[in-house]
Amino acid sequence: MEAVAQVSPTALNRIAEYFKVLSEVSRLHILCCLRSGEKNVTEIIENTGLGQANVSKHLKILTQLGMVNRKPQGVSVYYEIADPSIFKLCEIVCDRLSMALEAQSQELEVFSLFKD
Amino acid sequence: MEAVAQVSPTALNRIAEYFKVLSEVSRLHILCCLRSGEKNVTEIIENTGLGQANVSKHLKILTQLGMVNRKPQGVSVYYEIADPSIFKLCEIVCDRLSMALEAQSQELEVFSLFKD
DNA sequence: ATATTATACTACCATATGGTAATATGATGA
DNA sequence: TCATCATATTACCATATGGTAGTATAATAT
Repeated sequence: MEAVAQVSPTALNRIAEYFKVLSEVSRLHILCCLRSGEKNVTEIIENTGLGQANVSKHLKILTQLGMVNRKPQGVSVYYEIADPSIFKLCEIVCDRLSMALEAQSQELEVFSLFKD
Repeated sequence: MEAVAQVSPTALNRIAEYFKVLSEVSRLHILCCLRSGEKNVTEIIENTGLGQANVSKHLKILTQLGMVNRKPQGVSVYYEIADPSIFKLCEIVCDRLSMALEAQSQELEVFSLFKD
């Protein structure tokens, strides 16, 4: 039998690409550090503890996907969150993860009945 | 200056891990095909056109992260969506992407003023 | 018991990607 | 113009990962 083409491959690609940007700890760290307001690259480096080249690389990726805005200002360059829906996404994931953790801890509680 | 540790590294890792699972076209495809209801592996293979070993590999990843449930039933194994919030995430991303596309097409429209 | 069917697992390869050192670019001030 | 500082780019390495062929396992039917 043939594969059923019910989903647009390009749409899936776009979505996957978006999630991929959010699937790296360093990039999430940068986004988190920008949550409190725009910062220049030096500040981001200090805040995250990441290497300069590394931060620059990630900022380029984040900019290209429209998640942050790039704002040159004199000798330095400021970045700001362009897409606040990022945090809505993180919130949903966090909720889900904490629910999973809670369920897990309840299981552990059940297990603890067998102690002593 | 030292890096400011304001974000829990393990929390960021968990979130990144979650997004990483959603950042692959094949896995998104599998999840989409399960949206209409539980399916066994053979059906998933037919539906997505992916290779058997590949599907099996991805289903394991999806199961381990609690996104799908594994239900052996006789000789075959059925999988179902365990975490519907996945689609909420996709919806938000899709909204965002279509907004970006719309903005882009408006730009194009502006450009079209210069044609002829 | 054996054959058959469905699913999972194990190398293995090719590619993609994060991190970093070194260098380039670009703006500002002396 | 030249020195300095901030940011970007390039080249490179090590690792991670998707895909697949081949094999193993497990359940059912004959």
